[in-house]
Amino acid sequence: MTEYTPSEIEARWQAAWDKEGVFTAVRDETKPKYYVLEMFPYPSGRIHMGHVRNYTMGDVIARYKISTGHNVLHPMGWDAFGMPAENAAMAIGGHPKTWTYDNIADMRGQMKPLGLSIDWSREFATCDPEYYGQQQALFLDFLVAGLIHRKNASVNWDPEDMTVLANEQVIDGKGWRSGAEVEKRDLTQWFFKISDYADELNAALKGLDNWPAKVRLMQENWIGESRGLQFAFSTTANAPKDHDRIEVYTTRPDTLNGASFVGISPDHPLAKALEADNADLAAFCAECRKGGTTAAEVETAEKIGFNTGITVRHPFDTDHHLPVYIANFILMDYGTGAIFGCPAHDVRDFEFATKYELPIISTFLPTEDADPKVTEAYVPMKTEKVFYNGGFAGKQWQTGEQAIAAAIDFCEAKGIGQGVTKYRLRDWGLSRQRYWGCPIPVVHCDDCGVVPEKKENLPIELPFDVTFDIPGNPLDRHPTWRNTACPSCGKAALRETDTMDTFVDSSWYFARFTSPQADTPTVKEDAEYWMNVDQYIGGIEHAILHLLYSRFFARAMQITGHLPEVAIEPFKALFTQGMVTHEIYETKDERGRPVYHLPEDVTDGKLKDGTEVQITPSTKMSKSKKNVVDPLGIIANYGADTARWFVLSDSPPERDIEWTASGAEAAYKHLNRVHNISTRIAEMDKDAKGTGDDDLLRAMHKAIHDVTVGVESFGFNAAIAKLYGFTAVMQKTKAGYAAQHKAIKVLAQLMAPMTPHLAEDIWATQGGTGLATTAPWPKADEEMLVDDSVTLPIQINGKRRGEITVPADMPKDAVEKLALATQAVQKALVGGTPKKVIVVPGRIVNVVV
RNA sequence: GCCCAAGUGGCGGAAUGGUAGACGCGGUGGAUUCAAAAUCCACUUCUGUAACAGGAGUGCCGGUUCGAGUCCGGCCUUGGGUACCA
Repeated sequence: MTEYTPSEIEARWQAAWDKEGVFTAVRDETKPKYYVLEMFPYPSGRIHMGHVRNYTMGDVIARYKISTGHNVLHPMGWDAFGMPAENAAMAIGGHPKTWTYDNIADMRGQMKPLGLSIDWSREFATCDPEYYGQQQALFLDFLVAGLIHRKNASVNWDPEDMTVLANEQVIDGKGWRSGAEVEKRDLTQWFFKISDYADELNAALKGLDNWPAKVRLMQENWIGESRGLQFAFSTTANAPKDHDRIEVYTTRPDTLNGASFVGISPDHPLAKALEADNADLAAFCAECRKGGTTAAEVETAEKIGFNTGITVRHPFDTDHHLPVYIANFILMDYGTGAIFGCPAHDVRDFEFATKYELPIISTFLPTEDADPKVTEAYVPMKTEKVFYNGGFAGKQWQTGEQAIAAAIDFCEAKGIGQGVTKYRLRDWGLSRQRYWGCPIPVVHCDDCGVVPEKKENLPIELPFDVTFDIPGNPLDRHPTWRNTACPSCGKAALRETDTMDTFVDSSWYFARFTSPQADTPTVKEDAEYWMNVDQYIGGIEHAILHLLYSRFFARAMQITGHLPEVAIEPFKALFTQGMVTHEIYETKDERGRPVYHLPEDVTDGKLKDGTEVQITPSTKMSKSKKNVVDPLGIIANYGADTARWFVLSDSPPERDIEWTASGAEAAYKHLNRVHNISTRIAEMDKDAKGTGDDDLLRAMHKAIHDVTVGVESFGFNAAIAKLYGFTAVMQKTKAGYAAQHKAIKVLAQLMAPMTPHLAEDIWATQGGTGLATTAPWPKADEEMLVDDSVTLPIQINGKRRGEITVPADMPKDAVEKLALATQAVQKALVGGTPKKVIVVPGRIVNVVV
């Protein structure tokens, strides 16, 4: 009996696939194409279990599609720009470029042994000038098409290091290196006009039938379409010049009678105008600018306000004046940056009104006789009918939705305001004040202003001679790189030193894979043939930003002629896998800042030198937290097939898994078992007859059916459970050679997407034609799937009390008769008659007594 | 804070509204062996029983249904996202 030696088998078959070029994708109009893509990795340096899980899933799909006759495109690349490379340069010296390309080489070396069906000839990294140069070309085309503009936006500013910080670099409101209190600061930045497409991006979600409903819902909420009223309060005499009106937007115009104050953002033009000659007010605005820019930070900060002393007239009653407050919870970039507060029906306004002793006026009540004095904000669902006591529009009893519509109609008729649809989605700021990214291809000229670079000058390459010893963007302090000639007038000018958000890089790489070496961003024929991505697979953490940005980019690329109309929604089907999580091990350095440790350096909660680590419960594996596990050990010890089988078998793909080391051994044992069965069959007498051929073949057809369903529905763990079952049948069977030989070949094929090397080995041992990889997928015989008889449970009042075995095609009334005659039912009936009998054919019998 | 998920044996998990716990891990017992490893077989939710029988049970509280892990309402806990982590 030959032994199962994965290292030998795997190397041999990988060489065979390479030699045949089975994974090299070539356009072939005679075959249906299938584009399967896993979200490409950030080259952190080592692959981790999350990668193995992600790529193995994609590989199962890709290999299954190859065997069902598709022309498969399955590429791989590197999301190679980003902060960790700069952080590494700062922490350990070296250059981001060397660090990144070394990491890519390491990770490619770690991925190749997995035997993935990847077309490596299409590989690229986003930090290749050949890639980001094309991205700069896209930028210029988008600029011409009016898809990009410049405006102010606030960033996290570290006043000690004099640098912009990423949200991740702000810890408890302080800069991660300096420890200084972070503040918000306005910068002029480049933006993609994604908000112009809010309506369309929202509407098109409905067509994404093969996306998870939760992702569509998250995107819908993120885009945040709302219908409301926009109108202006007129200010009374004491307002500064040019501020005789304050525009507000409200989604609850039905509560206008409950307005007790007007709130404006600290960044509102009126607030800025007042700051000039009111020191207290300016101090308050400065206070509001403390802290970071994240929504979570802004929303959870204590709600504070400042009475400007200005008042406005209520639109319905101009003698009724409302105070104007500056409030820290009002965002300038949503709506108009100003609101009216209705404390009776908004939790936040209630809190604010209580704090500043403002009136709380109910406009609707749960019942007609309810006390209008409220002790907490009354916020029923908009679909709930309530009693409007101070109603000015619509019926007294109506739902919030009806009242809002009536209020808008009323205000429009009176000329007070207009009903408008607004979106929460903001424009996408793409400027980053960092080195390791795609340079924004524009030039600042004293005479011509901001001038786009000429396309023939692309790529604008990053200079290599930079240092990271001082915080901030090295491009800013580079002695020569900035100096250039104005593309318009030719005079000396300065390059833009901001680089692009790395989300830009990942917003079109899927399109680039269709013609990765082209000297234009895409090539028409290739894009038309390969787009869209038929199956996209990646982490749920990308549900909103990456996927929304990519949807926007596909539209922008279509407008600028880089993608066909059909690619407007680039991902036909999406599967979001769960994350691989792990505990975090943390110690503190001498300044009290956190230092993270790899799991391999921690034993029993201690470092090698005996220092105790603080353990934080499992979260997403991340390079910065160092809670990553190395799959290479498993591959080295048991082979790639074991690693692949194991990551697929243990958990449903969409769920997070906490990595534990046990279980890999079991996977290995199982593959050994299958190998041994194959060897045993190969050594059988070819004319051997046996018993139970039909049972074996029925089990085989069931396995074909179940595994096919499992693979097509991402039920990989369920498919593997069925394969365990079928293997157990094969282990015990006494069937003849012909049936067993047929069954083992089918087993090899069914396992091939998951354990391709072992499958090829068995296929060859059993004398299969060609490669198992390209052999046509087996088909289940429908007739072999139906059993002659079924066992039905009998319930009495919903509780299982017995069972009967009946022919599968027995009519309902006959089944009922048999069920009623059983001892269990007779005992429960005690001579009486049942109230009701439910017979679900093939399923269950329930007797109600 | 807000948006989206998840919660089932000792553990990972299975279950088109229809027998809760498939399959795997771990555990217990057995076969094989001089012995062990490996392999194979059986049992393994809790409670209860000599064995049956019976009872309880899918985070918590309530509801819909002949029937709920699954659907609805309200909570709790954990995870993801929250626009400069990728």
